[in-house]
Amino acid sequence: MALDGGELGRSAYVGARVSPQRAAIARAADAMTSAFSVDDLLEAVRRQVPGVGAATVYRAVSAMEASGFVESLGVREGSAIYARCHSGEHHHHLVCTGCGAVSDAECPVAPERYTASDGFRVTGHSLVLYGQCAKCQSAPSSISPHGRGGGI
Amino acid sequence: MALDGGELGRSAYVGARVSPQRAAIARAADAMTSAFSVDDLLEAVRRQVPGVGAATVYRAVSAMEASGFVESLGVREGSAIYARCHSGEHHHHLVCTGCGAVSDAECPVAPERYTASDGFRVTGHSLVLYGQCAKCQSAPSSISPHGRGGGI
DNA sequence: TACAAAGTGAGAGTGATTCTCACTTGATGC
DNA sequence: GCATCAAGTGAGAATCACTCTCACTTTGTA
Ligand SMILES: [Mn+2]
Ligand SMILES: [Mn+2]
Ligand SMILES: [Zn+2]
Ligand SMILES: [Zn+2]
Repeated sequence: MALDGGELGRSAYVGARVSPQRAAIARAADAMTSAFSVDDLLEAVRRQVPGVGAATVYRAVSAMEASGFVESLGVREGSAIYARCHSGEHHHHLVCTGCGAVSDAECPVAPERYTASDGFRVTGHSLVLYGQCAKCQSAPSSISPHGRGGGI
Repeated sequence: MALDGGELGRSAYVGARVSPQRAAIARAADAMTSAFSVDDLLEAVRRQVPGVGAATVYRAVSAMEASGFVESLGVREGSAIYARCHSGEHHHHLVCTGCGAVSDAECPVAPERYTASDGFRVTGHSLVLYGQCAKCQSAPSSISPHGRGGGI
């Protein structure tokens, strides 16, 4: 929320062109408060700019991922899911299994800790933390009442 | 390698029936030294028991995953990949990006470390470590010479 | 303003995974 | 051993997320 329309597009698609469609897609991704699939994003974008093609959103998501604007969180029910990533620093994500809410988390991985084991050299890793957000903990029922309700 | 044929099948399919096909599939999975796709496994199984159906292997892999006999490591080139998991304790995996070799790794995640942040309660997590195994580090070329060569 | 590279959208294509269905078979109790 | 039946099997169809192709637009730059 520190970036206006132009800046946002620029940071979402580093080194690539920013069409009106891509700008809208970046805005929609930026507005997502929880984990989303490409289809979720397509739906949100079309609410603002009808007629945007699905392929365009797939391509834009790849570009945004390459720019670090969004990050892949793996697969949920057959579809890849993503989260808008606000920090440039290396970090990970907490994902609420109730409502899909995402928040940042520090990285607990010390690569050098593993190097010893059997000569393996760790160069990267993938970590996602799952649990319940504050709201979903206080909601007693199985279906979370807040947000759009899309669990993980 | 501490289990004979029968024991192996039993531990691979806890609470489910063990057909000859499933036994062969568990043996093939047990023989995998690196990360494998369902198709890799199907190919290996058919070398021992021709005629095994693809659906059967998909079903067996799901059952083995439910029993903790194999673990999903995510997706590589559009296919889910798995590793045979020998330890019953909670742990993670080091995967060689050169040859696919997998080894066990301690868990560095302390859930309580995150609980504070914003009321989020961490109940689970998914971590995979990537890097180069000792053999692949010493191999200068881009194509690793050892193993079946299937990188990640 | 002119241009070349990059992006767009529709629709076809791909391929991993799942489903269906008629059979077969494993585990259990008698 | 034998009946029983839920569970597993295999072939093929179906699904469906994602990618590709292609004929246009457009963007960013000189
Ligand atoms: Mn983030
Ligand atoms: Mn393991
Ligand atoms: Zn929640
Ligand atoms: Zn290796």
